[in-house]
Parts: sequence; C-alpha cells; structure tokens
Amino acid sequence: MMARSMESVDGNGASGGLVVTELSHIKELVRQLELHLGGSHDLCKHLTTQIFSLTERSISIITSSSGLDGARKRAAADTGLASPLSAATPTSDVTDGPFKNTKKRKVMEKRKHQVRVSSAGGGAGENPVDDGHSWRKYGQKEILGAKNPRGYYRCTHRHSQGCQATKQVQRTDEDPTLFDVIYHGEHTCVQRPMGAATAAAGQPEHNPDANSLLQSLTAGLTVKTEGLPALAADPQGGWSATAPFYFSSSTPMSGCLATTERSPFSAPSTSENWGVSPATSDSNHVASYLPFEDAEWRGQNELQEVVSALVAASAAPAPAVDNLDELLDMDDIASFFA
DNA sequence: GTCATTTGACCTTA
DNA sequence: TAAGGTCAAATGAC
Repeated sequence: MMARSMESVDGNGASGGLVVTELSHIKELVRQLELHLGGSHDLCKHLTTQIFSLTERSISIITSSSGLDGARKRAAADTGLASPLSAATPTSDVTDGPFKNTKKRKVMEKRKHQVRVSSAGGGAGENPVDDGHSWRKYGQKEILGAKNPRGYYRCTHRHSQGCQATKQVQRTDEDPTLFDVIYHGEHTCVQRPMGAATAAAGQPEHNPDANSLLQSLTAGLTVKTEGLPALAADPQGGWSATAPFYFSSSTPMSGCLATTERSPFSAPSTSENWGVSPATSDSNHVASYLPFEDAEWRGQNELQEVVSALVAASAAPAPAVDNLDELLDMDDIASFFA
C-alpha cells in the first residue's frame, strides 16, 4: 500500500511535482492561517512557523537533485538536530533496518517503531505526550553513552489482556525537551479511548478560522512513521521529524480503539498534561509498520517523515482527503479517521 | 488496600 | 564479558 504510494514519490517525477504543488498549497494555507491567528496565540504561531518550515524543507527534498539522503542531512542540519542515535544511544541496533541484521538480539527483531516527540511544554516528566494507551513503567536503565536514562514501559493491560506492547522512552542528549520513543510489539488490548472532549479541553483556544485552515491543510495527509528503524539508522541526520505534538495514525494496533477515536490533538501545552493519568500519559504517536526490506524505503521514508511532522504540527483531524491520495494510502487514512 | 514507580538483581544477547 | 532488557521486591501515592 505504502509501497505504491511511495513509488509515486521516489520514482516518478510527475508525482513528485504533484507533491510539490500540494506542499506549495500548504505553504499558502499556513500563510493564511498565520494571518488569521494574529499575534495572540504563541503556540499556534509556533506551529504555523514549524509547518511552514517543514513544508519548505519537503519541497526542497523533493526538488533536490542530490537525492533524499542529502536532503535528510540538510534537514537535520537545519533543525540543529544532531543524530541522537548515531552515537549516544544503543538504538543504533536498527541501523540496517528492522529485519535485516541477523546479529541483532531476537528481542530486537520484534516489530519496532521509533519516533521522536517533543515535550513542547518545558520537558518535565518522562511522558512527552499522550499516545492514547496506558503504560506502566517496569524499568529504567542508564544507557552507555547517553546522558539520560531510558525508561521501559509495558502496556497496562499486559496481564489482563495479554497485550505485549512495550515502549522505551529516553530523553535526548542534545535537547531535554525531546524524547526518543521506541515502540515494540503491537497493542492487542482494547482500551476505551480518551474522550475527545477531554482532549479538546486541554487545548488552547482555537480560532475557528484557524481550525478550518488547519483542516484544509491536513486534508489528505496522514502519519505513517513505520520503518523508523531505517530512519534511526541514518548516521547523519538521525531523526529529522520532530514536532511538539506527535500524533499517531493507526494501524496494526488492532483492537486498540484509543488511537483511532481520540482527538489527535490532545498534546499537552504544559508539562502538567503529561502523565496525568495512564490514559493520557504519553505520546500522540501513531505506529504502523511496513516491511522495510529495501534500502529505497529509507529515502522514501524521508518524505514520510516530513509529512508526519507536518501533520503532527498541524494536528487536526482530516475527515476528507485530497489529491495526496496518490501519495498516501487512503485506506489507512480512512481507518484512522473513522 | 490497590496500583504505579523505583531500583537493584538477574537474564539474554552480541 | 559488557550492555541492554526484564523481573520483582520495596516504596510511595492515592
């Protein structure tokens, strides 16, 4: 599915042009959004700035003649993000892709999904943002070469429902407001989603016009960060996709209703919002997995990464899709926004 | 009393 | 053997 869509980006100049057109449109929308926002909403202004920046980078990546790897390096350089995983963290075990290196521990061969999330609110607490699942911490470990310890979490429903999902959360060395989150396994539990109202209640006020623009902006975009092991593997750029709010898409987390029903924008604006309750503690992240068996995926994922950050930054649900359906898998989008 | 977190010990893997 | 990952007893919060 994504294979199809990504082919259209990587190997088809016409589609690439289409994406550029779409991204240019997004840029224009962001401009309008910024105008509507005025100067009263710092958070929104920050988001629009981020969206704008990411969009420009996306265009740059697509139009770059030097290929995606080069673009990744530039993007990483632009954001000032050193690669957190390249040297300091043991997650470099994903360097060769999730299923390739047979020297990895067996446990490492489990499906894993790696994201970077930003605390966006000051960095207090170990749970950067809410991902809609309940996690229980079962360990913490000092990691060689890393300044900050890594926290180990498992699904609260591990015993009651046999859910095998786990995650590791580690504050990045270079930016204490950023967290590297590695998800292992899939949720097989069934959780009641956090009420959308609850999520919305925690948000800053939003200008209706701004919301409209954001909806327009995000129409047709979805977040798929699968295959992040390949991303993390990049010794140069590390993760270029950072966003104050990382919300998840859907997917193989079958049975876990939380991620599909809750507001994707329940991200905290203040640190108090993290870890307030098990159901609200953690990242709004969306995990999905793809069989990244080809190095091409790495380049393709570059665009995904940027799009993910874009969507995460705008963080508005999009009930409808747009022309980008050639680029993105509409089935997944539909299921996510269902 | 229940549940989550902390933390040292132990296990597994490269 | 070193390091990452997990277990489980101790502890604390509610």
